[in-house]
This record gives sequence, C-alpha cells and structure tokens, in this order.
Amino acid sequence: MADGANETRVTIRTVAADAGVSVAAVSKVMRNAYGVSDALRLKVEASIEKLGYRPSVAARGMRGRTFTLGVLLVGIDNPFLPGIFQGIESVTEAAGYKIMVGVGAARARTEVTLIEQMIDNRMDGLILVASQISGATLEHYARQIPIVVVGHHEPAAQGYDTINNDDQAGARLVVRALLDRGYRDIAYVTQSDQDDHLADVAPQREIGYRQAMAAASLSDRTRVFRLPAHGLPRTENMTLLLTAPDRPRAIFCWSDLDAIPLLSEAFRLGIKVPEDLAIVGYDNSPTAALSMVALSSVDQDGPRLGKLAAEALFSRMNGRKVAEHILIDPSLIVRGSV
Amino acid sequence: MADGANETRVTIRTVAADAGVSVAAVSKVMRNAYGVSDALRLKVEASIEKLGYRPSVAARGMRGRTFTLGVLLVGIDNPFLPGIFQGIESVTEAAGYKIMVGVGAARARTEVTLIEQMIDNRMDGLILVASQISGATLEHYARQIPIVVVGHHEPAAQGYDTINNDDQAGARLVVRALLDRGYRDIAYVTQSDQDDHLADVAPQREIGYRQAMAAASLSDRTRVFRLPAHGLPRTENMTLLLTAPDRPRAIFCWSDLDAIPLLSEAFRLGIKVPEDLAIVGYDNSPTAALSMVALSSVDQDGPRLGKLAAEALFSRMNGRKVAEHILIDPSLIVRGSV
DNA sequence: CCCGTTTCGTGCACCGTTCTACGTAAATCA
DNA sequence: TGATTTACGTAGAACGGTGCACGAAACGGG
Repeated sequence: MADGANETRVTIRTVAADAGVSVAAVSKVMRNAYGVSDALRLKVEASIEKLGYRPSVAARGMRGRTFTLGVLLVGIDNPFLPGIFQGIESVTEAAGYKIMVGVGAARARTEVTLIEQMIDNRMDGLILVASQISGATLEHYARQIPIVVVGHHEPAAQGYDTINNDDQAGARLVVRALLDRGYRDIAYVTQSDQDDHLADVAPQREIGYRQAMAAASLSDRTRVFRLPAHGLPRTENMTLLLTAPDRPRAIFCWSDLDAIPLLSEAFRLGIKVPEDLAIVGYDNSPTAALSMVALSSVDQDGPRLGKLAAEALFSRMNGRKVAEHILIDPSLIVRGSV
Repeated sequence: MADGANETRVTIRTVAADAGVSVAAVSKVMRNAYGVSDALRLKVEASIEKLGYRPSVAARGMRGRTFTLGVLLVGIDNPFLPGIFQGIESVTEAAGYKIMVGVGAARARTEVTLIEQMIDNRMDGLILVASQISGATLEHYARQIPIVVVGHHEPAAQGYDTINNDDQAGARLVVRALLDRGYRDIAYVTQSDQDDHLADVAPQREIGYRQAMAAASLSDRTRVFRLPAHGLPRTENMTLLLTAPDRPRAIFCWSDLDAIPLLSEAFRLGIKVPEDLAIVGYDNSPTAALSMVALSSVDQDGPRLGKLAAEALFSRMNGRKVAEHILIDPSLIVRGSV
C-alpha cells in the first residue's frame, strides 16, 4: 500500500559523505556543539546548503530535543485564541522553536488523545489553552512533559504552571461599571457544561460577579442563567431569556462567544441596547469592536498571556521544578452596549 | 539541561518483557500484521492495557506510517477555516487518523517551514488550506509527501490535488444578484498582496466579477479597489473609498474578512446600507449572519470542501498518481446588505 | 509414515539522529 | 625538550519502533 510520493531523502549520512566527514561531525555542526573547527563547519554547511538537508525531527526526537512545542487549543473559532497564539509565537519564534497545534474541539477525550499524540511526537513542551482536562489528569501528563496551562485556574497545581487573567477581578470590573451607571438588576449568563470544573473561566467569572453584587449589597438581586453548551436550544434559550417578563436590565455574559449572538438576538427582537438592556461580554473579540456591534467587553490581553505562557514553559523546560501561577489584570473596554 | 519532567516511558520492550514474548511479536500485534495467534494477541493486548502502552509516533515514523495528517492553515482567525477543518476532521476521525495543525500566518516563508516541519515529523499526508505557496514549490514538496490543496487554484497541477469552490462562479453569482436588483455601478474590492498569485482566490473572484460585468455590457463601469494587505492603512483606505465623491453604489468584497470592517466603517460614517451602498462579501462567516450585520455573502460550503479534501488525500495516499481537481458550486446567501 | 506447506514466533538489521567515550595532533607549560 | 593540556574529529552504542528472513512446530495429503 501507500506511497504516493517518494524521492530518497537527504540524511545526515548523505551530508557526511558529501562533505567527506563523519556523521557525528555533521551532527555537531547542526547542534553547534563544542569541538568543531571553522574549516569543518564551513565544509559541512556548504554540503547542507547544497543538498538542502533538513534533519528529521522524528529521528532527532528519539535522542535529543525536537525544538517543537505543542499548543493545544479548545477550538478553532474562539475569539480569544488568536491573541494568545500570537503571543506564544512571538516568544517561540525568537527562540527558534516550532509550533504544532492540536485542536481539541472542547472535548476532554479528544484533548487527552491530542496530548498523548504530542508526547508521542516528542514535543519538548506543551501549552494547553482553555483545556477541559481535569487537574489530576494534567498532573499525570505533567510528569511526562513540561506543561503550561492558559485559561484554566488550578492555583494549587504542583506539576505544571498556570497563566491566567484574573477572571474574578474581570467580572467585578464589569459589575462595578454597570453599578456606576445606575444598573441594579444585573444578571450573569454562563454556559452550562456537563463536566463543569470550577477551574474553568466561566465559573470563575461567576464568582467575581457574585462577589461584586454582594459588595454592593445586591446578593438578593443575583441571577444566573445557564445556556446549554451544545445544540440548537442555545439560541432558543437566548430568545426565551430576552422575551421573559422579568428580563434583567443588564446582562454580563461570560464570553463574547455568547454575548454577541445575544446582542444580535436582542437587535432582531427590537430590544434597544443599552436603553432597554445593557450587555457586557468577555474577551474583547474583534467582532465586539465593530461599530454596529459596539459590545463592551473585558480584555484579557491575549498576547501577553501567550507570551507569559511561552516564557514559563521555557523556564520549566530548563529545569524549574516549582510551579508558577501567574494572574494578570484584565481591563474593561467600554462601548455603546452599556 | 532540560528535562523538567520524566518518568521512564513504557516502550515496546517493556510490553514484550511483561507479556513474555519478543519485541517483534508486540509490534506485529500493534500493526495487526499477519501471523499472530489469538493466544499471543490476547496476552500482548493485556499487557498493553495494563501498562498503558502507546507506541512512539516518532520512532514508528522512522520506518512505517504515523497515521497523522498535517493540516496547514493560513491563519487562525479566518472565518472560513472552521468549516473546512470540521469537514476534514469528520473524515479523518472515522479513518482513525490524527491531525496536527500548522498555522502559516499567511506568509509563504512560514508556510514552507511548516510544510518541512510536517514532512520531518513524518506525517502521512498534508492538506494545505489557502496556502500562499507557489505552484512550483508545491510540486516540489508533493514529490516528498502526498498533498491536497484547498482554496488555491492550480488546475494544471500534476503532483497534487486541488479542491475549491468555483470562485469565478461565486463572483458571477454576486454580480448577477446585484444587477437583478438594479445596481449598475458595482465595484470589486480586493486585497493587494505583494506576491499575488493568480492561483489565489481573490484574483479568481476578480475574474468572475469582470466576466459578469462584461456579460452585462458594463465593462466600462468595472472598477477594482485594492487594499494593502498589512498594516493600519487598510482601514484608512476603506474610509477613503467610502468617502470618495465617486463612491460606488455597490461593492462586492473579496472576503467577509474585509467586507465586515467595510460595513462597520460605513455604519460609523452614517452611510446607509443598502440605501446608499450595497455590500456583498464572500465566505458567509458567522459574523455576517448576525442580525445587526446582515451581510450578504457567498457560501462555499467549507465542511464539504474539507470532506472532499480529506477523501482526496486518502485516495492519493493509497497510490493514486493522477491529479484530481475538484470544483464545487458556491451559493449566495442574501441578507439585508443589498 | 514421510515430506512439503502453513502457521507462528523470534532474531536482527535497519530508520536518522544524538552523544559519550576515545584517539590523535597541535598547542602550552615548565 | 618532554609532559600536559586542549582542540578536533571519529566510532559506535543508544533511542523505540518496523519488517524481513528464518527456524520450529503443527498440519495435511499421498
């Protein structure tokens, strides 16, 4: 079976033969290791250039490092991923590391498979973004490969690092901004997932929401709506929420991912924003910034999160054993929706 | 240097020792190769299960296949990628293949590096989505690994397959719909890239636009605006275009990626859509479907494209040598913007 | 009962790297 | 000048699998 394409590959041996040196010498040049004369280096580099030699990552991974990092993303269409990804890249590119991406589809099962896949591919380290995987499972894999987690709160974790924006603080920011503008009837809209960990961002934001409401002595006005995570009923539930007689005066939505459809649905129903209903989201997605959307949203500075994550991973790969848990401050971007 | 995590890995030898058989026997079981008794298989499978053994993709890749496909995406924030990706996954998952993603950032240089990266990682095949790489370069890599290209027209390519929606037809669809509604002063807005291949989708759509205008004897009304590909001047150019005294009456924009910001800018400037200006995009992104955006757009059925691409790749991996070039029909989704 | 086939399991030579250990020649020091 | 270093380059054993070639045992037909 299977070939479909072939052309004998240029290996380290081909180069060694061409340059008239040993395989080990070529290897040394590649890794710019100690004990290589300029003459040898030049000879080998010339052959490499001439033959277009590239070392096999697979083979290399069997002994040394692969200079490749794995990045596991929840999905491909989440608005806050591009920023984080870019932040990661800015660091890894400078360090000469390559990135391989896995797309987890927000299913823990898939994510686990991908992590194993990346370990099996001998990546040097892993960054998990908004992973659904439980803390215990993470500890398990963290024993096999350096791991840094973004968008998943596990402040007591020993084996891996976590980098997050302070979701609770972000939520408090939102509630306080709404209170400042005179809103009292503020509800929180969140996703309800079957396997909902407290570690996920949505529950964290809920905590912040409750804290801020309590601080304003509005605990009794606290209301939380949970949207089903998958399927069509999601939109229907939004419509229900928006057309209910006791519709809240202001909604803080866990993510732009839901805040934007919610806003759209409000628009369709002729509900005026913010005159009839104020809405605030989270993640400050590009769509929120569009002038006809103008959704206020919390910005968690994805590029910075990504950068910190990559740096943490590198320091961990270089031997740091004690876990690091970083929390950065989010900021609220106010637009027409409040 | 570097370890940060370790725990001696379960290898094929560990399993062999545990099951009391040879390494080769375990390998045979893994590959369900010929010549394995049920007794042996059971013994080995029990050990695999017990030890939680997973074969190393890297090691395996040095001789056999890795059962991993590489998918190269232009970027991470392009609205038409999720659909394609999902289509690919639907096929590969069923076939028991894993997917590893590379993100090309729309730079040919980066993309080339990623392709090599994937070849070096011994992926069994590659799907390139909206790649910027030239046909000649693709032929080169296609000799090393089976390749299928999506969103890049190269109908004469010999070494690899192309799967596309008919961009010319999609553009004609748009122009005809606008003509039907009485618009005559129809302009095309495209991105202008330094290395602009005719193979890319934007020039293809331009061809379709010109064809349809010519067919309506409106060649003299044909106008094409080119937005710079990178940097801030992009938005400024949009503003310029929208505030020009001879602003077109209708705009067909090469992609929602630009059509949506354009629409947003029009909104900000108080230009009424469609009363003062009609806009149509391409890719039918989720944002276009929002009720306050309501952008008409061409749908190219990403999931179908992805599915076809994956199927083509499999058939190529199974030995097909003659290239396949598939073109599917796009459809126009009409919304409030025309 | 003998001999040619199958069937099953094993030994071993790869695959393309890395890296330790070692030999040799040149450079440095006393 | 002889004894040490130091610098350079090379063998060769890993790494974790695959898959060919081979031998032994079981099978089956005449």
